[in-house]
Amino acid sequence: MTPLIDRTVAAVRSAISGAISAAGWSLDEGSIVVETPRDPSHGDLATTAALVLAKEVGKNPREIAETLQARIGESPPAADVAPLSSMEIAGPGFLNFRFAGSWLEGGLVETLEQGGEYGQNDRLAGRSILFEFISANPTGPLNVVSARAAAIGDTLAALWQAAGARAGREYYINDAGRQVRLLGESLEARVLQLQGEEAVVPEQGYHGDYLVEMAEQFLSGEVPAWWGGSDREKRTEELSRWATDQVVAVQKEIVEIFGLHFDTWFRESSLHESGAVEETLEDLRSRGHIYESEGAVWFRSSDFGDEKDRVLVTGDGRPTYLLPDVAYHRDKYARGWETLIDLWGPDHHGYIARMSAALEALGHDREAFDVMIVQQVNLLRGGEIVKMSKRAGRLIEMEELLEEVGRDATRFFFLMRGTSTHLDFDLDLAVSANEENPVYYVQYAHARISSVLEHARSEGLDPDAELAGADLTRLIEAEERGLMRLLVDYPGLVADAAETFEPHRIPAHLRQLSAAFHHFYHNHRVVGSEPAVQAARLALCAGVRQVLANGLALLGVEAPDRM
RNA sequence: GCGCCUGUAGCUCAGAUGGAUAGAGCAGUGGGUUUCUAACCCACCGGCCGCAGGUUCGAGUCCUGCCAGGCGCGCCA
Repeated sequence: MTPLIDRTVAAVRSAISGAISAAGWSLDEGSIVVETPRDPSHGDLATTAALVLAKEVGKNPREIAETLQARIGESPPAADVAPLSSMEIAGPGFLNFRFAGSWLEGGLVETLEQGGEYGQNDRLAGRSILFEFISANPTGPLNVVSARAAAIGDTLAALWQAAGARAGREYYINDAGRQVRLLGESLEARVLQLQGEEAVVPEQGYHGDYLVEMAEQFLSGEVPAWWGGSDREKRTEELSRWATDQVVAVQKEIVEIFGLHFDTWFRESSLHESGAVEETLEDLRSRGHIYESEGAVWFRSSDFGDEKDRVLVTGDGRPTYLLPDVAYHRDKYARGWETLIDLWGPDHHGYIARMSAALEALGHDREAFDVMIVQQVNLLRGGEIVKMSKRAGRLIEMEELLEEVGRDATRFFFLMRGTSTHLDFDLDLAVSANEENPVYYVQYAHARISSVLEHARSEGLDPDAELAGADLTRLIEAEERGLMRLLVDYPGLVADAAETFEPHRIPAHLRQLSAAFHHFYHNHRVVGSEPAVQAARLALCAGVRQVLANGLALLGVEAPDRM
């Protein structure tokens, strides 16, 4: 469904467009800005059209605004979606629009009617988009950057779904590279050590304690026959596979604890087994983007904007990381996804150009693939940065973070910030000071409203019946109109957040809505006010509660009735 | 050297396709509801939007250069 705010803006824009033509001027509809003024006293919507037209027309913007105002007055926007009550010219030449009360009230009615679906919209209907995120190497526990990516990827997918798109969540398991072998060798050393033999973890291997635990686990179960066999090579290979499966299983567990569900866990090894890697190479070759030099197979990525060409198959015949990764993305398209979005860590940004190049070389639009870099996270404890290093074995894991901070606060905290900002996560603050964390502020507003509705019930009122018969024109206070406006804006905001890949707009809006509610609550009684007003206010409360719940659901955060 | 990200209040960050007096939380100071949850509300304090140019009627936002911090630049993954 098209959100009320979108329908309203469209109607106003088209009225402005008509007025411009009627006046004998021209401005393409796309550059007619219709926006919500920051200051509510400037009206419900405003346009800068007169300011933009000033130069071309060669007149004072205020004069132009006057003409537009007159023309719009002659043929106003559709009254059902934009019931204009007044227009005024302000400042250097803004034209401000004000709507009749029925407009805001309509928004509240939509909220209550649509309930849990309010916010869903059709802005991105027909699009199909696959989000791939976390995709950590299956060699160790998930770290905090993974947690950040998890929160962002999950919510982005939810936002796109809410905006009408088909959106998927996918996790890529790099279970075929050299790092898997190293993991096996590292674990092998740990197991041997436990058995009292001399063994060293390879220098390039994984030194974390988790492998000691895994070694204990390996020995505590039924030890497979291949472990005692004479085939050393087989032993390492089997153990590598066993270890990878273990790590992936643990990663799956953590992700589930985080409340995140992937549609697909995709194994790199499946690409090698199915021949997709070879096929991809042949595909590129047949398109003329491959050459051989110094014994290696190269991809002419510099033809597609990369700074230099890249090796796909090394001199000794092994594919580099790039080739299976290209095969993987090729496979995503083959499975019917139109747009691919990857969330990568900051250390991979140098890799973007070659991947885009490869996908373009395979005939896909440049716009059909994009990478969001999820910037690093500094964990602070006692004001000091806690270092994370997979290799060194001292690491802050996603699991630890969830235990310490909790799922709701972790998700909210990560989603509050822009994705591309480096961020400091103060553990002491997040853990100790409840009131410091804005997630409680929003949850508290939700709980408070629940409590109000509960109180109404205890007073013998039936909120549902009250809502149905409520006369919303009784909502006349500034706080009430402000809340209603935030409800009206919500669906458009969901669409914007999806379209711009900026999930942090949702928490920002929820905080604003919560603040507006707390303010309202402080100044006005709900239960116990004049019956007609009481009914209307109960409806408003229910609407605000609904939007808070819907917004928190997009973030994967609980909306408690009691705190 | 090249590339990416960041630079806004003491701290952590918003600032919506460039718009009207640059916002919030925390910290600090001082207040508030005998009534539906004080995890709340209100006021005050606090700004050369890193620096310098440019585009524009208008720039925190766009362009150029510089400064500072972070990260990345393998026939590694």
